Amino acid sequence: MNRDILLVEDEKNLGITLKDFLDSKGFNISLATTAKEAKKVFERILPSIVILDIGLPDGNGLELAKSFRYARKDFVLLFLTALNDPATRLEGFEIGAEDYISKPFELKELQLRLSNILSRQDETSKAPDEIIFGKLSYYPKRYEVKDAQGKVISLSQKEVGILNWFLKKPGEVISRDELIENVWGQDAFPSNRTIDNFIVKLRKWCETDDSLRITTIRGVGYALEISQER
Amino acid sequence: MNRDILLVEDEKNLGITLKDFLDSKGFNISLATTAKEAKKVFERILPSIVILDIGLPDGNGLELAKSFRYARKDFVLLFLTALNDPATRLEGFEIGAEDYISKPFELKELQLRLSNILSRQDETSKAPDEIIFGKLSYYPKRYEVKDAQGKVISLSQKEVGILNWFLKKPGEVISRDELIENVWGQDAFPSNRTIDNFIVKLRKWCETDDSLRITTIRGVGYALEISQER
DNA sequence: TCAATTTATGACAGTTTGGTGACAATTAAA
DNA sequence: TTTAATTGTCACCAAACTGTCATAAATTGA
Repeated sequence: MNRDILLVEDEKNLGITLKDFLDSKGFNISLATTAKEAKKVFERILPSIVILDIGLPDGNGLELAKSFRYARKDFVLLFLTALNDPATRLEGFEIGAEDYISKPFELKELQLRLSNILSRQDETSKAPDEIIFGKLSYYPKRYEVKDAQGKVISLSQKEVGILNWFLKKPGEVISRDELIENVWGQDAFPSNRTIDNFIVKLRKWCETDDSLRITTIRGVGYALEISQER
Repeated sequence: MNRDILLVEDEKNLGITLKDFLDSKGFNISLATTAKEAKKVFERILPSIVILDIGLPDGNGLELAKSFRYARKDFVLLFLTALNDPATRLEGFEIGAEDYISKPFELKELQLRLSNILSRQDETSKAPDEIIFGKLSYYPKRYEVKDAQGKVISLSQKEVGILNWFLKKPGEVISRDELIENVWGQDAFPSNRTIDNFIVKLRKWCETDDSLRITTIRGVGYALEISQER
């Protein structure tokens, strides 16, 4: 995860002031003054944080936020607004706004929030490099598994998500719904067949090691069993 | 805390569709089609969740919600609405609406949200990892029992349900009807033979340990006896 | 842009659970 | 002891669930 920040602020003076200040505090800020520009920059730098002024001239800030959110989930959205209108705030939260900052605000306050967010993200990215289960090694950060024969298999996003969830609760039965909620998120509803297919894939390389097994509990879910035998 | 849900929806078709679907997913749904009816049902079943269509014909949905909330605080309110009007939503949040679902919505989405809410309220999700009775170990989250010889036996859905119920009241006599109600739910009517069969299965591995016994009380039910002898 | 990969879904076949009736065994009551 | 009711056992079945596959759609990368 990078530490780049996208600042979208149409009022040039304020924008530049903010950028200068935050630059001086060691943040990597890119400034955009229009929605159009913002989109371009967003795609280029893939920021970890987007600070967005709601009252943009060309196109509503909320719309812009939605389009960002549609494109990616893994950034923090921070609204900068003079409005204290609760309804707007509400909409913002639905898109997944982390927080609001109402103008006028202290520069110091903004600085603190930003470094807070970044440190939290660092925290979460402190996943271990290697997880060993059975004879397999799993490298979450590299999206790879080394199977019992030492063959390296690269995993897709969903595969990693599912494997993570199984390893969080080894042995426990996990329902399809639980996977849907935690791997897909709340706005995707894959069919049972979809889940099954991923289970098939997991099984394929899990079961190169016979101390590992993914059991099916009919009508309930699946469990990753790690037996202790030698 | 019970797991009953009150659904208030004036559009009969939609109401029945929803009820049927959620019934089939194992929720206990009561459907009311008018505000008046809803109030009655509310008082009778004391639901844990109320799903409320805002656009009711007789009396505003929000008013109804307020009266519910006035009567009790310990239920989750879920608004079902075509309106995307932030102001209404806001009012809803003030009354303590947990969430909104905007029509049109996915049935699956509703299902997931409900099970989420219930599991948050539910103490049983804090089930222990291991329950020891006699020489046996029971792992509820794994759907497994280790018998007196140390052999691991995996259990089916119903087997787990029944075992849970027996362990909740060790030594007490449990009637077939009690099992049916609590393991099968209110709209399943298995025959006596069905229950017998499950008792047979329980006995099969319970009685690998002779301090455990499932006694039959003719005309009444069964009891799981755990004697303290060595 | 096109190709490759990943994700999603429907059809269909294979399995299992849970359910049932027949009949034997057991218990309680008369 | 006889009888009636209840329970145990068994064989078997159907519905429900899962596995597999072919294929489509979406996303990503070149």
